[in-house]
Amino acid sequence: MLYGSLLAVLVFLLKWLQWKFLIVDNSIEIYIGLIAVFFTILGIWVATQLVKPKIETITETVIVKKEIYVPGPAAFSINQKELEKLNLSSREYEILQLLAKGYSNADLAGNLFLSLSTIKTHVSNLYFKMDVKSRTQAIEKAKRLNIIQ
Amino acid sequence: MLYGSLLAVLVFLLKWLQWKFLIVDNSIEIYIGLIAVFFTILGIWVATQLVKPKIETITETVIVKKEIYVPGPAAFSINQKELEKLNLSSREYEILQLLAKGYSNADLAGNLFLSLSTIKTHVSNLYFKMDVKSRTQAIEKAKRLNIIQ
DNA sequence: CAACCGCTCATACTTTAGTACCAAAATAGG
DNA sequence: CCTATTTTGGTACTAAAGTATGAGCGGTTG
Repeated sequence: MLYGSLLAVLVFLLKWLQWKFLIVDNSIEIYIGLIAVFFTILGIWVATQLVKPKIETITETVIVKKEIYVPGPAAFSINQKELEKLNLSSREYEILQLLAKGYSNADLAGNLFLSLSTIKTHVSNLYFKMDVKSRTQAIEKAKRLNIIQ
Repeated sequence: MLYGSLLAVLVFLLKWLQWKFLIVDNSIEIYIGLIAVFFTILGIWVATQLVKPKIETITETVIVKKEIYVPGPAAFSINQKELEKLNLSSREYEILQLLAKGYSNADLAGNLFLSLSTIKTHVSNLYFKMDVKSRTQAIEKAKRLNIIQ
């Protein structure tokens, strides 16, 4: 139970770190470095928690509980706000995500089982809502605002 | 000394993992997951190593100081090896970076004081070297291989 | 129910991107 | 100095992207 909830918190923390550092610099190395540091500390903490009972039985001393502050889920609501600002429809957002993967309009049409006309309409409306003039600008802005991965 | 050399090994392992997974599938989540698991285990190991002496001397001493060294977030830059593999000229690399910022060919021409023809030539050669067929693919691949920010 | 919105698709058009092939300076390296 | 590479630029073409406008369909909401 405890470890389960801990894991949930970690997932949130991971996500938060992800947003945070993508905004700043996209430097994946820093991100990975922090992950490494964090999980090392976590490992140490887990180990000490596991070892403690042993010491308890030997010395029968007092157990000290440590409180760790973890940021709540409010931390990664920033990108969501930006996303809501744009007021994209679900189809438009779906297409935006695929644009960032390098899909052409034809690719999108084939992948989503839509006509090229439909794709163009969606893409065009997407550009209007995002206030950009090309797919590369849309991708750049979307990544900068951190509304896509 | 021991921990120092261990860290060196870890750096190499990190690098190796990076190459390995970027080549295979680019799945950064798997990569991060492995990093997380590895460093958690490392942390546990470190902690157990540090705790051991405590149990030995527990009959005599009460307070034991633990010193833990954690690897700092090494801010190593872009994936130099992947970049060298592509064998891009400096102009091509320069243009690649600007492509990722959403520049059109005309923007590039104006910005670099070159003719549209020249830009097209560079861009086309860039695509050939990167084995892609469009600017969005080039951007996606460049970011995936971590050769641009 | 009527108005609205999102999704779909179409046609016609303009603009931009991308390819192919060529060639001449400029630059670096042996 | 000569050679290879890079950088620059051109023409001509095809392909793709993007714009504008209209329209039908289905669900939601006032």
